[in-house]
Amino acid sequence: MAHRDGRERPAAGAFRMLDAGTALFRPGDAATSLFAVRQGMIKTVHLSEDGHERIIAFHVPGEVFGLDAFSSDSHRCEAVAVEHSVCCELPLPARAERPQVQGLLPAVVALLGRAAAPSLPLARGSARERVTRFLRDLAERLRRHGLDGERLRLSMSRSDIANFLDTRIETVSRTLQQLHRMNAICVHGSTVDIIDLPASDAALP
Amino acid sequence: MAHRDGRERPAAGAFRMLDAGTALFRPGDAATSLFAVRQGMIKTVHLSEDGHERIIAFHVPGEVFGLDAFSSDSHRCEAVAVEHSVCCELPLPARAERPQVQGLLPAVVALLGRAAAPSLPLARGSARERVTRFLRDLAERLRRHGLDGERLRLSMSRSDIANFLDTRIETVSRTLQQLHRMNAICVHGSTVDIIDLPASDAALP
DNA sequence: AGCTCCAGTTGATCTGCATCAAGGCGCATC
DNA sequence: GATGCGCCTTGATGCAGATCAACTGGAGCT
Repeated sequence: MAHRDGRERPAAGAFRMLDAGTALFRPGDAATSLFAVRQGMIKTVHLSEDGHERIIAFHVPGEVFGLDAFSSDSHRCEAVAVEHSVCCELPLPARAERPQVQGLLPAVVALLGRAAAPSLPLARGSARERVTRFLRDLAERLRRHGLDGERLRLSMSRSDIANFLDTRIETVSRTLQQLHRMNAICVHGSTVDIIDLPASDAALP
Repeated sequence: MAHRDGRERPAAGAFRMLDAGTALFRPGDAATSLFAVRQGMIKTVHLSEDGHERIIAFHVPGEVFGLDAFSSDSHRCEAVAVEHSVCCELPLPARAERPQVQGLLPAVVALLGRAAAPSLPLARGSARERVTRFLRDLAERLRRHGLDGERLRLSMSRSDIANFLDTRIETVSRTLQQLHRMNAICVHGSTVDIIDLPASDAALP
């Protein structure tokens, strides 16, 4: 049941197939739906007035996103597939029928958990803390949705990770190698096996 | 109409007077209300598992907070008065009467705007960018609620600011002095006059 | 008045990360 | 195959900010 390109209201649960790099919505687009990731990975990106891009979140299968537009009716972020992905569209009632939204909202809020606000900013502390937190967070969210949290496929580019963590690609690369050398993880290309990632990044050489 | 200490449901709009340093709610407390700041300033603080505190936001008069508990029914953050403050309690219906919440929510969401998620993480970029953004953000929110955005009273400690911006008190202090010296602001103690704070912190010596 | 105590400022030094720069490797296209 | 182009890694250098430390000024105390 693929999504049709017309302007009519999409059927609830319609699928959207996205190649890597294609956008699901852009800033200013009317926010008529939420989306659930089924496969792949979606990043949401905030474009600041000065043209700079900041990655807000990477969404894994099972997570819902698109709520950035709740107060304004139009999106403020851009959602882009990091790799080939499949999303499920959850259409919202139009303004006129808004009362129905209210029935939906509690469920949505429950679903979201922390998806709406990446409530624990990952871009804090040292580079190693950031990378560690990033990996642990990703693993935890994968596990929460029944996926493997031991072997991660970092399908986003190093540059995306660096942007997300407010650091540089070189630093991301070096930090991953460093964690590899200390046997906390095992990096091969875009795959990372988590071996023994310290919970709190306190006592390490 | 002061708040009474009993366990009965508070009247809608009951006031809470808070001395500096006293908590309005703590992590784990049942979330029976939202709060609106009427006077003073409230900080919300997240306590991580390893005992470290991270300040999430400083709320100015007119802002609503306490939404951190929406999915869980109990607070995950702590709300503490930074100075002597007055809050207005907005009781939420109990679970059983939840349908009513749904009528409330759209209004709440509209009210909140960006209050729920400090959606633009301030702890990004260089120290001067952080401090500049912090001041501009505070000024804008004060203005939005009809208060003076030119003269700021930083009633929180330098240490709170540093925590919030993920840096050190010495750096906050130096950066404020630096901005003072370049005539962007005028610092006298806890009062800061905004003179000509650069919008984008690009071209500065 | 003395006194301590705490918040803030300022100075000196050290270090982690940004920056600049040079390969390495996979994957296209010719 | 050769060539070019991204993406990643690795090395060398410099600087912003963390850290350590000393000093100041105000509030509260006896």
